[in-house]
Amino acid sequence: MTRKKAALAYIANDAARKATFKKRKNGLMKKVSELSTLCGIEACTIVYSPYQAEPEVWPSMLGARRAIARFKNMSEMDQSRRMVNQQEFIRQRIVKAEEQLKKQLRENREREIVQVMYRALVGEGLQGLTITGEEIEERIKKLKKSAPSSEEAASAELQADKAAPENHAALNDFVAVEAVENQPWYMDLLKPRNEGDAVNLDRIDPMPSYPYGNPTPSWSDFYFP
Amino acid sequence: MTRKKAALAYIANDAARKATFKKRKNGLMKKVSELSTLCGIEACTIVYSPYQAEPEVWPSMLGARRAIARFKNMSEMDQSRRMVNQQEFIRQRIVKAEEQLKKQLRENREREIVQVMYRALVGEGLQGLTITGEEIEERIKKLKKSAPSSEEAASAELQADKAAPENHAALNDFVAVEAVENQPWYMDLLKPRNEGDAVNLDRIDPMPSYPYGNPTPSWSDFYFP
DNA sequence: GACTATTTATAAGC
DNA sequence: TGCTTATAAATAGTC
Repeated sequence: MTRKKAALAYIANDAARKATFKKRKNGLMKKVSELSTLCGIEACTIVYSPYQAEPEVWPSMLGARRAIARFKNMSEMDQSRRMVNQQEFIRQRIVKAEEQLKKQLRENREREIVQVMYRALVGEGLQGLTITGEEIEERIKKLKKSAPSSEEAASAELQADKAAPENHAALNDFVAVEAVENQPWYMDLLKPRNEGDAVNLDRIDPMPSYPYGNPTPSWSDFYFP
Repeated sequence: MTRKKAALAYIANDAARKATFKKRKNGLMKKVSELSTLCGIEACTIVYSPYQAEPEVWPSMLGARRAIARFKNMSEMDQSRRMVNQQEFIRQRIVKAEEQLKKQLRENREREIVQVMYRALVGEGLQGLTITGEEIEERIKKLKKSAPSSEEAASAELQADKAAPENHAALNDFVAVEAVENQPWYMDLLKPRNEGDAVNLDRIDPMPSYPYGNPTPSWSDFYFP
């Protein structure tokens, strides 16, 4: 997850998969031991690697053993209750993701409005856009309410993607405005609107079916004879 | 690890510890399932939480069970060989960290040189500094070799902390230089030299005693009867 | 539980 | 295989 976004799916390329495995296994083990240290708990991770005969077990087998023993001793009822909890957890996750989606759509709408207004300012046509006059009016009202001058506020908002809100004040400084304009910050706005928005939307799991990632385990996995 | 650096040690404050536990457990579980998905392997994490009666086991018990069974079946010899590997691994880690330290010290020296030269340029005194004339000469030689003009190159180098090497070319552009100068990039140089360097040095583990974090497990932990 | 400022983890590239 | 670097993710401190 860095030079590119990297989908959360099985890596087909053998070399790449192996490289990722090594990196991530190390990262994972580090995380386990950190959790263990920070919170004074027993935890362990077991990785059944195809690259090594023995499974990787970290940081301690003792914790794992105790935990497993404990799980084994749970009554059938407790175990099934646990499964129910799992389902509920997943439902919560879906709800949360949906809320996030809504929020995102709202934000995108905001950006579209700003974009339309910008296009109007620079004299471009407004074909193919679906923003209503009403929405523009609303935006203008907001600008009037909060801005030192309309223009500066608009600049500040157009910058919102990159600059933290705290930086808006700096735009009153001529020097800062200069710097901003020297980097064509409006480039994004002149593009059809994609990348930035798309990236943000990608972050929303369209159908989050599993709380901790992709591989949906069958419920039977939680049964431990 | 974010608003502050946060030491890797048991969190005394109960509330803070619990909060961290929740966050990190979730993060950990996510990592496990990602590793599992990306590399098509079986893995599992077991967290023996004081906040919940049942241990948290993710994503699947089956993988854990298989891995543990396998480990149990290893011969005594295999198990002890594994322990030896662990020790070797740790040694490697120490070597690596020491190399990193050396590199860091070298880089700091470079910065000091640049700093001295800058002070000379702005007419400040050179008291209390330990850079030799020889080092300065060396630096000037480098500048002459690679720079379009000494001044620009010096600026570029002073910026090195923040800007990627690829950006140096941009400094030939008047506009870019303007922007840089408008943000007082030399502020750091006017400070006694601490923060930046200190932060970098902090990253080096003075005595990395354990490959994946702090809690050094006793070797007996790797024995699983 | 949500929100940022930062620190970490890492995918690509060499 | 390992190191470097640009980015994505995780998360400590706060409210």
